[in-house]
Amino acid sequence: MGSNERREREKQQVRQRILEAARELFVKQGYEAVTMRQIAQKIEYTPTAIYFHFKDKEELLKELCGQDYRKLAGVFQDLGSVRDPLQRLYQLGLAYMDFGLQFPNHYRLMFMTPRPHPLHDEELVQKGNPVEDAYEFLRTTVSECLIWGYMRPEYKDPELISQMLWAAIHGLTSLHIVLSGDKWIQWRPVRKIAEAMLDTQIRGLTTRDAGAKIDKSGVLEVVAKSPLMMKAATTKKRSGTAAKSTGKKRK
Amino acid sequence: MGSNERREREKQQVRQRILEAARELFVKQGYEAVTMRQIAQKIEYTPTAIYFHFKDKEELLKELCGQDYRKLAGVFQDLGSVRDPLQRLYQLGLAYMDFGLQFPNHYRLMFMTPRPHPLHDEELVQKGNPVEDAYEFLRTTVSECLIWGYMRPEYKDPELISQMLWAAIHGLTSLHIVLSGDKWIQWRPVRKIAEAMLDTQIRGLTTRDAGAKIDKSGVLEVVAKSPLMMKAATTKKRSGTAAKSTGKKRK
DNA sequence: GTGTTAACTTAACGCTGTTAAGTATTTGTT
DNA sequence: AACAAATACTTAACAGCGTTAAGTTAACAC
Repeated sequence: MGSNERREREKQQVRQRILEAARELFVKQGYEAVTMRQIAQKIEYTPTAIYFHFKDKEELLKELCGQDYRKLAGVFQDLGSVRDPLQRLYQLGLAYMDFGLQFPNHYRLMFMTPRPHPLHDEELVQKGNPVEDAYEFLRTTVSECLIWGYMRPEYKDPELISQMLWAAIHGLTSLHIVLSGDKWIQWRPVRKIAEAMLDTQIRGLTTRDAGAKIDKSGVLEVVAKSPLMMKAATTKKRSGTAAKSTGKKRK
Repeated sequence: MGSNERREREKQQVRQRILEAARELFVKQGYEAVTMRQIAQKIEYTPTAIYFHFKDKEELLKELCGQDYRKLAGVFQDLGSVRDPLQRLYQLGLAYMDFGLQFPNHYRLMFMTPRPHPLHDEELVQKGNPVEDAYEFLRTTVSECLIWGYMRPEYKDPELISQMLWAAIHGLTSLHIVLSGDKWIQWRPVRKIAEAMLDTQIRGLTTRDAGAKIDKSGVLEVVAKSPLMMKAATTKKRSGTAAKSTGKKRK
């Protein structure tokens, strides 16, 4: 009776080996190109053995996606420690793109595949959907930027700003997943494009007093000049010049 | 001997019927889900008959994409009449998105379907590729913006700027094609997001002297303040102040 | 009329995801 | 210890896929 545990343990071990093999192959060749027989061969089992652990090929991908969803949520969670919302916004964009390029197949399934069956079936709906969580994290950050007074007065709707920023970085990510091999376009380093994009968007969004610039180490340095910005600027570099502000107000 | 023409004509007719059937099915079910046997059945031929007209399944997709690329290039061509490059850039973005949202399935085939093998092999290389054409139109416009002195000095690479702008508007377009029905996100009107995005990007890209703003009628109004901007501002509104330009040169 | 070519069809190959049925091995019950 | 049941697989096979080799039929050239 007692060795049920060992049986279960061994089963989970095989299950894990299947997932690892599948992940490695999916990442290398893409979901469609990978065959069940390939996966089976890699773990030295028969193809049918996989079906004892997973319903079908798609469930393999779903399980792996679930892992990555949680991973993305984790990455976002870590960015919670970045105090300054504008800096956080920037890091958020880079982290999102990194995630997409690291797991292009999972990213494809998440955001590039028109779903016949809506994005969330039933189970995932209830217990805090990760996609929604990630979006909410973005929206919260944008809202904070508004509260901190970073944004130009014509930008008021955090939802619209969030969607705009998400769309932009998603575009770069997805375009590179699909067309990065296209030799007709002399692609610039995707990281450079992302940095330019975030830089441009943030400059376009923020007031002139709160210009944002990236220094060489890749850290966003928020240059705050208006009185409202004072506490904002003192997150990382506690600069002595902060108190010197003239307190000028626009309009 | 004379009826060779008719033979050729009939062949092209069948070829066209294959393409139409393939397009309809690709659009409805997506490239991977469509089988050669389905296409054949639709035109009441044997699956093998298709292979007399096309090398393989992928060539079907390539041909259809080519058609759409040319269509997009046509839309872009019409924008050649807009003199001011900054204004043209803005209109370009909106036209691109409109095209994508009007023909979402075509757009999917063009920019959202991961290609098994790189986009263009050899034949399409020679006769001015349409994707390249559309992209080149964008790049040319960006280059003109640089020449006209619109851009901030830190932006110098038209390739990078073009890729950034393309990615951003593509992201909005593709995200809406895939997720506009998602109830988890309270989508703002996509046109509003596009306008905000272009507005933001252009403001972030340009010098303070050449701020760009959109008036209520949706027409981009270039606000030129620096001497260099004088002629730029006179595209639609022929203002009498144009001749006053001092003709100062930058750098 | 004969031979050639064009435009197909029939049949088949090797591959795919998946399943039904069989086989040991381990487990729980008597 | 004996026996049934469940577990964790394997073997064999199915239907369907993209694609090809070989055969067929009709239209053409001479």
